[in-house]
Amino acid sequence: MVRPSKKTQIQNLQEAIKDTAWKQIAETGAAALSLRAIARELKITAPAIYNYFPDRDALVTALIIDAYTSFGDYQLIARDAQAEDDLVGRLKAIGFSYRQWALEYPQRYQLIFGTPIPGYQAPMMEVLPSAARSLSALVSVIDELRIANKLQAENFPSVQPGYEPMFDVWRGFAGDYDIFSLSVAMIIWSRVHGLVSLEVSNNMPPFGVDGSSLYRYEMESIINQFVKGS
Amino acid sequence: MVRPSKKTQIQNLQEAIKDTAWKQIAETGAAALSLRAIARELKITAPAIYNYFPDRDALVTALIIDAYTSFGDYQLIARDAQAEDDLVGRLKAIGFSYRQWALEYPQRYQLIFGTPIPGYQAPMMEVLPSAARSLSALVSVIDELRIANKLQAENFPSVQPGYEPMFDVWRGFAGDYDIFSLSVAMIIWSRVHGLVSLEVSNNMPPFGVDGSSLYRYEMESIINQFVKGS
DNA sequence: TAATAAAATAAACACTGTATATTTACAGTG
DNA sequence: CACTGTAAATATACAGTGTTTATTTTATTA
Repeated sequence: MVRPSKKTQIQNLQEAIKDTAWKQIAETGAAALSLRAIARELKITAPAIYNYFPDRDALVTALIIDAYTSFGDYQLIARDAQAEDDLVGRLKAIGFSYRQWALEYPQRYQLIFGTPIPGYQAPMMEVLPSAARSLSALVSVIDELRIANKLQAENFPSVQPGYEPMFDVWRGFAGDYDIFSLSVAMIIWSRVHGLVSLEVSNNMPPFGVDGSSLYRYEMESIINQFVKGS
Repeated sequence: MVRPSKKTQIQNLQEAIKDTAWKQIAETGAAALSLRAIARELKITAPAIYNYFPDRDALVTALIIDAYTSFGDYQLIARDAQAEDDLVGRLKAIGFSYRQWALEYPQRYQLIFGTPIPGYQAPMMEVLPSAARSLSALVSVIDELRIANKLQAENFPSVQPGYEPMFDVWRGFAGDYDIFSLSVAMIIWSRVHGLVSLEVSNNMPPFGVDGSSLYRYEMESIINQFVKGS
């Protein structure tokens, strides 16, 4: 017998906990996330949180899934703002929205791609749906380039066998794309991610070329390398 | 008045603390670093550590400097193992040693380039010498390519003005190279770093192309893009 | 209304980094 | 040698953390 409706002061405590967590992450960084601090702000006691999340890691996982969803929305909206047949335009839009999201939500970016929580390792099976979806914008465009015979990736290493079941799971969340397109998307993603992660984590020297110019240059060379006749 | 020689059981406690810290980082990860655990293992009390490091962050900074030094040694040794005039060979050697070091010391890699310590931000001025030196292997080869007129980087964005003093400081530790070479090195570094960081932090899907093949492909395309006539 | 089950709290445990006061042990000097 | 000043260790304590257990409150349902 579940107790369906409650008349407590905080209507949806599960969501309120996550909201407060995001607020504190935005203020003090993901590393300083504290259950007791969340409880204090919500004027409840810390163990009450355990009615909604079995432990701190479960809360972090829920936050990561939300972050991936927000990130995926961003990517898909950027893609769909460009004409369906303008594949290069879509590629650019996805690329710029990547950096834009990271700079707008550096803490969420760090939460997903950094390792700011002591001892936390994201459970792949739980995170996969939202993570796969967030990459699907890029993969879809690469796959359309491939279908249109505009994808330039000679000498690209071959896919290692034996992971078909796993890939099918991934496809269930991201869409029915070729695994070759996913591999090419991965290496493009690593380039974008390399630059952005250095920028977000302040590991770029504060001299030389500025971040956004460097990013534009990198986007151009990605397109030059992977899109035929550009 | 310094008390020079001691007959305590632990001769060089400062080094012993760092050694124990590395040992624990290797065992349980950088995030789980604990002064009290270090003290326990050394059979001293936790506040004793404060005689050698003003606080935990200072210890972390010392560890990061050591890690950068180890990383820089790796890079320079890899470079110097190739003939001085074989610039492409040197570039490749540096690139492969980057991934090799990261996979051999994933915890050190995370300590430097991730953000595993809650609330810790590396003090740039203290870390700069070893960090600049660790990048100098790559920058030196790029600069030699530039001097030999073999560096291919048309349309590369121009350097932003106003940071000359800062760059001079950097040069003091890394060597007398052109700032243009540094900028190109940065973007090459970001590509290598993008792939390796995804691999080390387990953020690459366990299907598709395997890490080392992908890395080889990326190295080849870096050389194709930036080295004239290759 | 009484029974039941869910959700909150209270209290405690084992940790953490760090500050303060105190003790111990050594180096230099009379 | 004894004395003294200081460096380095300890003892103790404080405020914070995640988490567990037992207890109480509260809301729903029979």
